[in-house]
Amino acid sequence: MSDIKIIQDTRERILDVAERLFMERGYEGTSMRMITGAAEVNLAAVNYHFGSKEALLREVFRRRLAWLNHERLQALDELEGQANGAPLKPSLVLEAFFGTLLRMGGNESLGGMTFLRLLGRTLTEPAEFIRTFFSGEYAEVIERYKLALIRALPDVPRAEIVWRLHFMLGAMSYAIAGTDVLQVVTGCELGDISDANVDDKVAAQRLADRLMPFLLGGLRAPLPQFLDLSTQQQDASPSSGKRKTA
Amino acid sequence: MSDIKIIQDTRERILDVAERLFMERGYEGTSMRMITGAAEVNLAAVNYHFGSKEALLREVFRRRLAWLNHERLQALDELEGQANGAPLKPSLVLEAFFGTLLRMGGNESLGGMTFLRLLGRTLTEPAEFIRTFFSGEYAEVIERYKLALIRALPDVPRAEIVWRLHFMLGAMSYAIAGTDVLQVVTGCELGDISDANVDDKVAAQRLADRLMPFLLGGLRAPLPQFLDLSTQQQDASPSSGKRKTA
DNA sequence: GTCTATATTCAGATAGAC
DNA sequence: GTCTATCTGAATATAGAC
Repeated sequence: MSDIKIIQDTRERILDVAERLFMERGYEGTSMRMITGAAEVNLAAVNYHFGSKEALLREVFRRRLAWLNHERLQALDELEGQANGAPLKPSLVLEAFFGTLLRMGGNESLGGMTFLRLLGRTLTEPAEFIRTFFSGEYAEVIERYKLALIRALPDVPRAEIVWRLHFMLGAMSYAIAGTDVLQVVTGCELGDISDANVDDKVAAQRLADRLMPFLLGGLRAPLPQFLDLSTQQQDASPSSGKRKTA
Repeated sequence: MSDIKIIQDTRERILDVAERLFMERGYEGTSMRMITGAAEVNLAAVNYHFGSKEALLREVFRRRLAWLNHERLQALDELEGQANGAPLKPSLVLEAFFGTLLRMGGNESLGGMTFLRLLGRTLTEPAEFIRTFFSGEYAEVIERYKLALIRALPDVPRAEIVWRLHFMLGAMSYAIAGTDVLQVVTGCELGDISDANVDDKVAAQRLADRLMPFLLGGLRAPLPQFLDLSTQQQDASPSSGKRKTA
């Protein structure tokens, strides 16, 4: 066993353990001692390999987001290539964006559900350096998908699409993070996804099957009638709602 | 000025400042010294008035959730009274549940947008005592609304309704908390709600106008076709989707 | 690369005077 | 009720031997 092997083992072991602990206890709630203890490495190893706890968190995400960003951009490239300049169907855009992420949840070597939960939860961490980091990591992909959605829904105002993109990100993040949070809060069992005996692949697929229709329904809902605050008309079939253009 | 007045001032000032700081920096990211410093009270005052930092957080929420829970139950009682035993329209159930919360955001004396953001953000805090606390505070209200939705959507399987309730809670929480988080992450401006010059009342109303149609669209989306994983059919009119009953 | 030992800072909490 | 002063523990980070 060469020295190189051992180095990588230590680095990887720290990243794997940190990923899990940050998911379970949050960034501030996880100490270096917990990480090095669980990873069975020396306390000083984190600072040697990563420089600081902040840098460790960034690296935990970087190794996963590199794949995710690339995959998401490639998926969109392929769709746009096939469409030959025509606007894409909203469902295909959502499938490329959210489906790609959810497939990570079914792949252990990409972090599985642990990483998905970590991602969903960390997006709400208030620490400044975390927001700055995500801002940089996400910018390009979000911009590309935002433009694709604007083209896909030409009769929906830009601002409304941006809002709904936020709503969708929220629903997804909670759906993922909430797998072991919201159940406690709401007292509602979700079955499958919370069952430790069901592997990540099945859980991720079930989540995708349930989440995608919800997101698409929300994205394509009739626009708000700002002058008529009664919401009763929205009980009519969604497809019967007229899209306002302003 | 009586002693009683001073006591209450101190207590209230601590609660107000803690509410804001927990919102801005999270529970673990806020120290007692930050709170007492900003509230201009002595460090020992928190432990004197509340007993511990954990108890302080619980009290910050209790004073707001007491009103919210009561209002939500009353709104549902009224709807069910008017309906005379008939199932409620989904839009009315959502309006009672989410509209009540969003109206808090427009009322400074109920915490305004600060409390709404705190609530949305705190639901994802991983600390055990926080989950336990919310579980107890939310149980009754969630159960009532869950049953109302199950009656309101008789052709949607129970499990699906529970999932979609989670999705809606997530979309709402992020929409609120994300007011100053997701904008940074996505780099997308949301206008109104992020403009410090727009008061809470306007921001809360605009958020409600945009969020409610999205939630209703998601709640009423066609059910997933578990045996057919192609999602393209979902571009068809939502009302044309068949509801599976199992 | 890994380890021990430690520097430094900061956290929550409390004792006891006023 | 409020204050000062302090206890106790834990946090991140690093210096320096191996």
